[in-house]
Amino acid sequence: MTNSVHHYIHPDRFLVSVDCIVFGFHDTELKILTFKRKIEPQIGAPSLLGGFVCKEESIDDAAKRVLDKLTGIDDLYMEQVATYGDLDRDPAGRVISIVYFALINIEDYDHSLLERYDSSWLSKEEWNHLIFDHRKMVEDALKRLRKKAATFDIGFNLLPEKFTLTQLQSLHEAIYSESLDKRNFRKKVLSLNILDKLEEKDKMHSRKGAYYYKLNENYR
Amino acid sequence: MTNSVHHYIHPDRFLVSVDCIVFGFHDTELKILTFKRKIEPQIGAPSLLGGFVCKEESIDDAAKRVLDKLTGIDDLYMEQVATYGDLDRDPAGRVISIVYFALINIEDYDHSLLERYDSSWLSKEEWNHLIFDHRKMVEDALKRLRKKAATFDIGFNLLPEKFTLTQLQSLHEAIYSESLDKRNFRKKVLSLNILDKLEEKDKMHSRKGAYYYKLNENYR
DNA sequence: TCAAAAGTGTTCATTGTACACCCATGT
DNA sequence: ACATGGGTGTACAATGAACACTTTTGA
Repeated sequence: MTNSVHHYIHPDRFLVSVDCIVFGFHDTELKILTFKRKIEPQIGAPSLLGGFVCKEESIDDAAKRVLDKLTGIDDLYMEQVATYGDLDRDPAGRVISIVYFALINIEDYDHSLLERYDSSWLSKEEWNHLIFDHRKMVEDALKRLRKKAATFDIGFNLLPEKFTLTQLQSLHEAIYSESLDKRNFRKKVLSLNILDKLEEKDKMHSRKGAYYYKLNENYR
Repeated sequence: MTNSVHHYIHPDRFLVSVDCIVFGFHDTELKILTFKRKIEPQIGAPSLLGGFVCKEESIDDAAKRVLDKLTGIDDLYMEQVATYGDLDRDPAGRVISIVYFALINIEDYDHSLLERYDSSWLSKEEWNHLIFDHRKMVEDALKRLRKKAATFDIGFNLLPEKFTLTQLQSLHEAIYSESLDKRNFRKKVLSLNILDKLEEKDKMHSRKGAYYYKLNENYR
């Protein structure tokens, strides 16, 4: 901001928050981490993880701080989505909110934190219970995730380091809410040459066992 | 922001600005509207149009206000790009800036405003003279414009209502900084069935004359 | 008559899509 | 032996990319 065009000589100051959408993948379902709202209105309804931005931190750092505190994970994948600044978006007062989404491997998540913060993993059908404009935020974030996952730019952060092609396909089916053809999916993802096939097999989910893959170093 | 996680009981407040990237297309070149900075440091260097957000307006409205004032156009195409909030992004002090880009038909622009606001249309080679993080903002906005123009989702706002296919192609060449095959381009755009061919011809740019097209009502 | 821009089709390569059966193994 | 999930290939359609000549007309 440099060549100011504003109504007042002394510009207004605002509360600025970050709201974070934490995506996780478990058991063929795409989920988001939410908190139970503690105050009226809509007490008890699920809301996103949020926190106010502080003077001495960048907004990216604020998002990292909130995410670290509430997930216990400090190296997660994080991306800014958009900023929401309508006058009445929060009934408690004017707050401008910058939304981030994060992808975590749900196995890395310490589930004891669920009680500590009174949080829970919401599956898609429940997302419409989110308060205020949080539903819209999640919609927008999901659109972004879908666009990027289509080209396999991101998404691997939702899986363990070693994963089977079945898991990867199942993740994509969860992201797009539609089922995909197994042969076409495998052909496509393998043709990208971004996966390394391991010797090791996953014997947990089938008798035959499925080969583990991991993302090639160059695409980490 | 609801379940606050912050360091202080009394959260900090911030100056929040909108910075606007106004794209225009003239004479086979993609340009942006910029202002000459009036204060040190970097006095005289080009900067984006900006303004502080006020209490009684949404951030979208703030962007509209700035754009209307500085272009004289009130129904332009506008889209939020991203928010920039590093501590030292503006040497004058901490300002969180939400960036928008707008597309205007440069013919609608009142060029007397150039003097009034000491502004100018910068072509691509000059974009790297922009102050601070404004160069990065423009890069990010251009990426978005390119993605959307590829599918002809937007871009027509940069042209007059009636335009020739040559103009449209030349616009795309300017957006992507590369030349395109005439036959393939026309085949593709016409196959989308979003254009109506008019009777009228543009006789300004060739002896033979090129048919005008306009965007079909349904895709306005 | 000629210079300058408008307009037009075909071939080939690549990519996406539909579709069904055998394999390995633990119980 | 059988149930369960793992793994594989082919044919066709759609899309994208390369490529050159004729048309119109004002000067």
